[in-house]
Amino acid sequence: MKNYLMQIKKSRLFAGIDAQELEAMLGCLSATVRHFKKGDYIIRSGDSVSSVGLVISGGVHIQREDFWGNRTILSEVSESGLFGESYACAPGKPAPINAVAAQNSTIMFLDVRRIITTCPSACAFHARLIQNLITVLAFKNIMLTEKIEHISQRSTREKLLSYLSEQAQVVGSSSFDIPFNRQQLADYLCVDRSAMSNALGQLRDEGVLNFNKAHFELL
Amino acid sequence: MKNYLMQIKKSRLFAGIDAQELEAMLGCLSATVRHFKKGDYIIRSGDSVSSVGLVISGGVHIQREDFWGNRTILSEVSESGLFGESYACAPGKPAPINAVAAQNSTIMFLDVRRIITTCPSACAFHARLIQNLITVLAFKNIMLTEKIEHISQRSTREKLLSYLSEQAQVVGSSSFDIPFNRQQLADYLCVDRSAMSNALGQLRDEGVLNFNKAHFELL
DNA sequence: ACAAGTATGTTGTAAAAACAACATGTGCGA
DNA sequence: TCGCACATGTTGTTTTTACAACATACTTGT
Repeated sequence: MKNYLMQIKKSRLFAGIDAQELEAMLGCLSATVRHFKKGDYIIRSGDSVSSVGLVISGGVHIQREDFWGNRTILSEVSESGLFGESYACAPGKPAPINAVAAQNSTIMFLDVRRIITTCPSACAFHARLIQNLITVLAFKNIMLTEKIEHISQRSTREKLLSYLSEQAQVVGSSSFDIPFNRQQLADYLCVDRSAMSNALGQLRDEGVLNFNKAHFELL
Repeated sequence: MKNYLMQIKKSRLFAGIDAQELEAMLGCLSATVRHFKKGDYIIRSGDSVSSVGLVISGGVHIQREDFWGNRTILSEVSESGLFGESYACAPGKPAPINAVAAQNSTIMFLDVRRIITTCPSACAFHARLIQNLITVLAFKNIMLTEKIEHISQRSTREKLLSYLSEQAQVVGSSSFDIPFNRQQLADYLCVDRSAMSNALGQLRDEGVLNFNKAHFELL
């Protein structure tokens, strides 16, 4: 376990917990580590998940298979990333997704019941751990809600305005940079890149906004 | 506070906690109750929220105001419902939304720090409370993720198939009922009702599925 | 059984998006 | 500086959607 402390420490789940404490906690949480070969299934659709996965090395693809067997990659989890936390924290809800090792990977599993149930004995940092878990879930929640707000809009134009308006509000200025290039923005908003480019040009022509590369200004 | 126990007990946050314990806990959590007139702001965009709101009576609209001042209602919270939990659990993230009393309302506020920080003294049920909070966040997370999967699809047809395929999988059968009427389904999938009706008819003609009212069968 | 209201399906039209193919621009390394 | 790779913008065509208006169930209350 010692070898993995570096990666574990970087995880948001263990934020604010110092290295010494960390090692003790991992024992207390009865963390287990397993290795997976590229292509191995870590979680199978239908599994009842009770553990959070933490990627120590390698990477994981979260994928879904629909009724007709078509697979889609929903997200990619890289080093120090978490996966399965929602299902592990939602008792009685079998995971509807597969987690597959995208490369040879080392994964640490933490039983959520161990995290939630405070050991009344030691673990000064246990409260912090619970707090971190809650924070992780809450932030994810916020991100998802925001995305839904944007892609709920009917037209590309409205999706853009929804996204850009929100970005302006978070930085508190009508002038800001976005963390996406055009293709990434189009993917995020679930629209066609060229159609989006069109909509952007149109908005500029109408004097609603200005932009240059990743820099935008609302007018 | 006693008068409100009925509504409070129904909240998912207090699931599995018996009535006697409940009253003691509310004191320990220093729950506060406030009344709002219809139209009053409960949370204002930009506020740093540290409390979860629990609707004891009345109802709350969660609304957003964009850069140009256009308001949209994002969700409605009714009796025994929670709101603000994501922002209360995400430290340092000011709420980007307004919570407005939709009617004259009575709201109980619970400081999340009090919930998260286990009182080492009493409160046998405190662990359960924390667990409930985590469960609430996790389930919401799952719901949001599922919705994003569906509305990420480019065409109405694909959105329908994504949704229906998932429903079939959760019940484990190709034959199932959905909890929406057509208009509600269209709203959920963020598409036009009549266009959706068309797509459904087309899918039936192609022999992909059958339906009758809210009953569907995938083929 | 009837009427009124609601839900669902259908059709035609105008607007918008997806798609493809290409033009221009920008940055980077040889 | 040149050329290459990649990002962005542009254009035209096809497909899809939104919208509106209407037809046909189906429900509910009287």
